[in-house]
Amino acid sequence: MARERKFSTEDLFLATRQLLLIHGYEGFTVSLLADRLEVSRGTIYKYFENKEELITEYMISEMNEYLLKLDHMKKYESFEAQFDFLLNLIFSDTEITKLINIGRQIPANISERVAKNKEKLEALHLHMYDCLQSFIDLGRKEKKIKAQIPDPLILGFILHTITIPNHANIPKKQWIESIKEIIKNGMFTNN
Amino acid sequence: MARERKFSTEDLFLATRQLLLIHGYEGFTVSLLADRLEVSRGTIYKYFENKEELITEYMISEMNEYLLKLDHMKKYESFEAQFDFLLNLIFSDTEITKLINIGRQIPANISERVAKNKEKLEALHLHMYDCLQSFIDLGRKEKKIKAQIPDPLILGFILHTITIPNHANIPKKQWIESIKEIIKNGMFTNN
DNA sequence: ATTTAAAGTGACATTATTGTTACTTTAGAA
DNA sequence: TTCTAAAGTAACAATAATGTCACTTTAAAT
Repeated sequence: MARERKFSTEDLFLATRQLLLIHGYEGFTVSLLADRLEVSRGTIYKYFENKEELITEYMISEMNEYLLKLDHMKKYESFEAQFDFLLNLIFSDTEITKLINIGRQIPANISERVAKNKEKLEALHLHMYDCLQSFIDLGRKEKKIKAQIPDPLILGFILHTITIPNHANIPKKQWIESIKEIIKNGMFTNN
Repeated sequence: MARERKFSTEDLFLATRQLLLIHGYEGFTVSLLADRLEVSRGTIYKYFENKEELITEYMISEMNEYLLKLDHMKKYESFEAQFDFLLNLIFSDTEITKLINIGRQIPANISERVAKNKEKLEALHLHMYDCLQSFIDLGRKEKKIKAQIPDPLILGFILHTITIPNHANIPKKQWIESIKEIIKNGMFTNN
């Protein structure tokens, strides 16, 4: 007994993602979104009271999807295998870090629903760090990681390699291999 | 024969910087700026026709100041000395990269003056890369940098270490020393 | 003291964004 | 076929940001 929707949740979330990457959180407007989906603004407001609800809900879906992939890491037994898996995962979606940061900018005091969504996001974020902490713990146990380097830097360093812009368009494979090499053994020669 | 100004250019640029870091380019408004400087919006418009002119002019001043410091790098003769200098410079102002990226987002088609400012910024940016390229060339000449790692990655890697968030508040000295160690020799042990 | 001109203000018109609502459309159930 | 309810629209009021301008303030020069 219902009319057919003009866009799927997938369409909605894809458009949201694209606009967030182009304009950031503060530049994101419901008009831009409605235009992109070729519906009226009113339609968007049927589903979300404000853009913050939409964005946080989109972010939760994005994080869930990402964590599902990240969870596969524990299937690898050695630290080196997990390291390879992690870097390949990171480079399979280079925009996710930017999106996660945008998600964290959203103020919680907009509405009940936004506050709840932000809590959920925080929990997912913690879960992500749990996964990554086990990875580091394994590296420490196998004595593969230099003892003097603090945990947060290990993680931050690895995760932030995706934000290095490849303006010169170095082929992806060479780019990733070089990054792995630097993380593992540095960029200096050994003499 | 003139009335005293309520704010100096320094005040203006500092407020601009702070607001850009908090709200980003799209979230920056003339009202916010006027409030922070405790003047009316009209006053700001006496000096700049729009926020883009202000932001680009602020960015030019910021870049000039930064390049002045960067130019001291060439006084150091060895690659390793230049490397140390560069990392200390980078970590003396961790927000500059974020600001430079914000500056690059501003559309040039707002007005003549904005377009000209953006050109100037582009030139300054190129000059920065020239300085950094000489640094890399020296490293290659001294055979200190692994041959297989492409130039843009060397630069990107070093510059992006400042964006790694130090949430755990590791003491600055230890943080920087660890970063230098990873860049030079990696985070893996040598066995 | 008067004049001058830069500095600053506050009010106005304009435009953009938000959020709401009465109304229309449409696919399927009765 | 007609009724229903979800889906969508378009118009409205409210708020916020923009850019302009006639006017006021003020410090220094005459």
